[in-house]
Amino acid sequence: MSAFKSEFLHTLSTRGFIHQTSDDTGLDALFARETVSGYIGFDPTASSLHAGGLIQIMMLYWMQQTGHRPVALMGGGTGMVGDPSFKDEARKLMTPETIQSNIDGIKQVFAKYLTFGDGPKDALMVNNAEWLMPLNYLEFLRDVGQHFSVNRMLSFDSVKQRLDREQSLSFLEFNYMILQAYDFVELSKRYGLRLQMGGSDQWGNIVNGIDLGHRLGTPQLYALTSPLLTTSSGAKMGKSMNGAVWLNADLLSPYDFWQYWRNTEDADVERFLKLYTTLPLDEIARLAGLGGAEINDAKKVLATEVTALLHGREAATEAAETARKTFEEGALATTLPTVEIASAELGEGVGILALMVRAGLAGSNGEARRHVQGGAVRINDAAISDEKARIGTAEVTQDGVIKLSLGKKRHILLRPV
RNA sequence: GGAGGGGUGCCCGAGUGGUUAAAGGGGACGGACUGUAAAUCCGUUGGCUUGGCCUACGUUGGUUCGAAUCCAACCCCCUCCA
Repeated sequence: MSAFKSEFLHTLSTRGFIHQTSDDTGLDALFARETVSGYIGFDPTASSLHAGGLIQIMMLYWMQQTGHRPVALMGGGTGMVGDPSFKDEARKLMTPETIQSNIDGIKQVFAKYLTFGDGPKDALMVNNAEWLMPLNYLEFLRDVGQHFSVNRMLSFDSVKQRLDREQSLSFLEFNYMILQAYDFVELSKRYGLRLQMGGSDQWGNIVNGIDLGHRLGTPQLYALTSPLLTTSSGAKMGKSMNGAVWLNADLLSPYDFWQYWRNTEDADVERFLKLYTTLPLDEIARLAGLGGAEINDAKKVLATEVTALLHGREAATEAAETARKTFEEGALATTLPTVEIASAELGEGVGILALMVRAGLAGSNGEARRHVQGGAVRINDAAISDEKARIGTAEVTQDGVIKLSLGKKRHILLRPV
């Protein structure tokens, strides 16, 4: 592998980030020669990015670490349209308010990985709403639209399945790739960007930007895509017990985030260490070499390192310690995710079903009931079999909390206030 | 504009008058086994004051003792023709 001479591409390549590039040699030469600015676009489809987006952030991270300038593009403009690439059907249109609040939610996470500023190697955050919103339709059609062949656009894999499945692709969505192409050119003009990165599903969109650049006279632009992430058993990355693996701490606690990585499949450990941590490769090789049950140590390192990057070293070690107490000692870790409950309410006793729902361990009383019937629910490690059980102050332990568990892995502390 | 096909639960997909809260599969969750893994096996998978109601098969009405299933109108999608 890695015939790359530039540090950036060499690093990405050896760590498994590269699915394909538009021109290995040209891009390598560019990175070896000068400080390169490259970007990745993030559409504000939710108020937080999730684990699937982490790989993109890591690419920006390595860009900065190897002496180049990463740019995070917020899709405030493209979010108005919605990317149809590899989607079965159109998403609901988001209101400008939603888009803005999603951007506000997403933004914060980048500062954990990148150093922003005005220097030549400082990261930059820009919003394509800046140039997309003021566009004049007719001017845009004449300046940009004339360079796009519908025949060619229809031939991209990203929309093919949609067409093959006989699902409608609206004109609105069809314009997404044109806007993204235009972004690339605009960023090239404004900030001298030469490279756009993204998941492999973005290939078609990126290449369109390169082509548009040719026609509009930008310097040669490049594409670099990362592999689409699935676990070894084929599941999509970023989904787990509690739903999506959000990066924002208010949506997923550092402890739960840590747990997600701790439960990585054996076969994914090495790949994930390379992609999601910054540990040196020889150290990763050592960890990946651990056999049998020892691979659990590698998973702990993985979890702690990934969590440390996102939530800070302190939160990561605390999560690791919480897990150690809970799983290895079987002790009560008072640092487990906590839900507060009014003392007065607890005094009267609260039904176990309602409690499950309150703690977020069940979506409805019915679901909670099934869990109780299935023997999955425990209070302070004692199984609850009566769905009518009432939990009150008697259950509060010496630590001043009640430990509510669903299954072996999901624990919530109820803290009277 | 014309002709035909189609819209089912988180997803795919069966069902063409009652025994259908709706087969089957996937996913998800729980249990067993393990190593907080995978694979495998078992169970669960609309809501509620849980055994009786409520809400559900694009929308709204209608026929019927009874409709996802029949009828009408409307909305949306697909294909071919113009």
